[in-house]
Amino acid sequence: MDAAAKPRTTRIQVQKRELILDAALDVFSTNGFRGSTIDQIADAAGMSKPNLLYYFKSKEDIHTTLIERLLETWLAPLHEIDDIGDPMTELRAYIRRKLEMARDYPRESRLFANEILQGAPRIMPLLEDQLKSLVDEKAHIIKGWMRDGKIAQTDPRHLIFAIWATTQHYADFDVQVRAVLGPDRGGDGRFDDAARFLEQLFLEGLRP
Amino acid sequence: MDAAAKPRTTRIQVQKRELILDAALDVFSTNGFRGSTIDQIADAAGMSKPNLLYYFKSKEDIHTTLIERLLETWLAPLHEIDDIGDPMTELRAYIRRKLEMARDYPRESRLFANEILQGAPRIMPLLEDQLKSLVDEKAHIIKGWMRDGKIAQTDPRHLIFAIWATTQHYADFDVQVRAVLGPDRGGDGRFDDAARFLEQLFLEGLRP
DNA sequence: CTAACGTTTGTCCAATCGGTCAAAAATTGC
DNA sequence: GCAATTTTTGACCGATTGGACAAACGTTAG
Repeated sequence: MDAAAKPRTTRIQVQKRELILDAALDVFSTNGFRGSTIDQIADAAGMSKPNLLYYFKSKEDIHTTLIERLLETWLAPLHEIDDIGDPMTELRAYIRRKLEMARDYPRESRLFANEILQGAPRIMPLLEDQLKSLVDEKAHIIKGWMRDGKIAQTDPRHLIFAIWATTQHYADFDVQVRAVLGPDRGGDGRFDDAARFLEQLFLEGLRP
Repeated sequence: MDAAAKPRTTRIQVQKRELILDAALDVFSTNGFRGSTIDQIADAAGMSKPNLLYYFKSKEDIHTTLIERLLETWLAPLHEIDDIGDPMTELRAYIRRKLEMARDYPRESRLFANEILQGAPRIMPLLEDQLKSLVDEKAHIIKGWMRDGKIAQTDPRHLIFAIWATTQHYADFDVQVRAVLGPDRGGDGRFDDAARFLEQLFLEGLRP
């Protein structure tokens, strides 16, 4: 009577899939897609390769799942921007949230960077639809702030790019940042220094 | 009498090596090191794989040569900063030069980004010695400007990071930038818009 | 012409890759 | 307990990879 396949989902299946995705995030974010092997991921997840392929049908399947899940949380801070609050406060909060994400989820940032760097072969449609319309919407809000004289007149889209670039830099180029700062300021304090600097740069730079 | 191997360098050797390096820059910058194959590079250079290996002894040899050569030209704009000119003019010129490099040498930028993203396994020593001391030197100059009240007081190293991040973003994340801007402003004009925005952001943001 | 040298390629190899398969082991429902 | 089902793995396969090698080709100097 039920022609459709039953949606079997054991508790153990959910756990193992989660375990694999976490291991894969480690491997993919440091080696890129083509630079990563199923064996590496299986090793990191503490299981054999055929066992891993029992939960995901291919290497690309893991990667796709990871990227799709990532995009939601990655754009959450941008979603939170709205035009009811004070513009400067909103922008400061956005910059802070983005920097916190670079600090707390560097693997996700690098996975995303790897994908974009190589021409976004697997998420190009998402960028053109989902991301573009989201940026369009928020750019419209920011443009409104500029018209009201709340912040300086500039290109809102390039402002968003600049916030992305400066915050994600601390995740994607982490080794370079630490190498340049040296052992003294390359420790845990670098994110506090970055937060202070970025707030000053953007808030002073956007003062109407 | 001459115990050392003779420094054979035919004119054709120089040409072919240059041809290979250019092809390799194409391939490496879009696929990363592990994602690129010698066959791809040989194809792009219009020769057979054994022929390519006659000029470079391994895949890593090509990559190393490319990276070392890149680092010189890549840091040239930073080298040019000195403390004899007007601080604001110097900074504006530096930002403009870096943005021009992102526009004219996106392959080099992506090659560098790929290397750093994956933990800089092949150039870590260069970052800790060459790059660090260069940044230290320029940070000292900038600090001097701040003490003289020529520009606002901030962390000079994070200022340099911000300039790197925002300018290189237009090379490394090019597909995302174009996807978000759409066909209208995603064309050739995007670098002019970026230049206008970045000048305003940094110059206003750093006004003493 | 020919010997010497630089250049090019077809062929081959061992290692690694993504993925399959059948059979063993563990778990679950009764 | 036992049978059905889910989970795990060793062994294997074809394709691709980086690289070696010797033979062929081209060029030049005498």
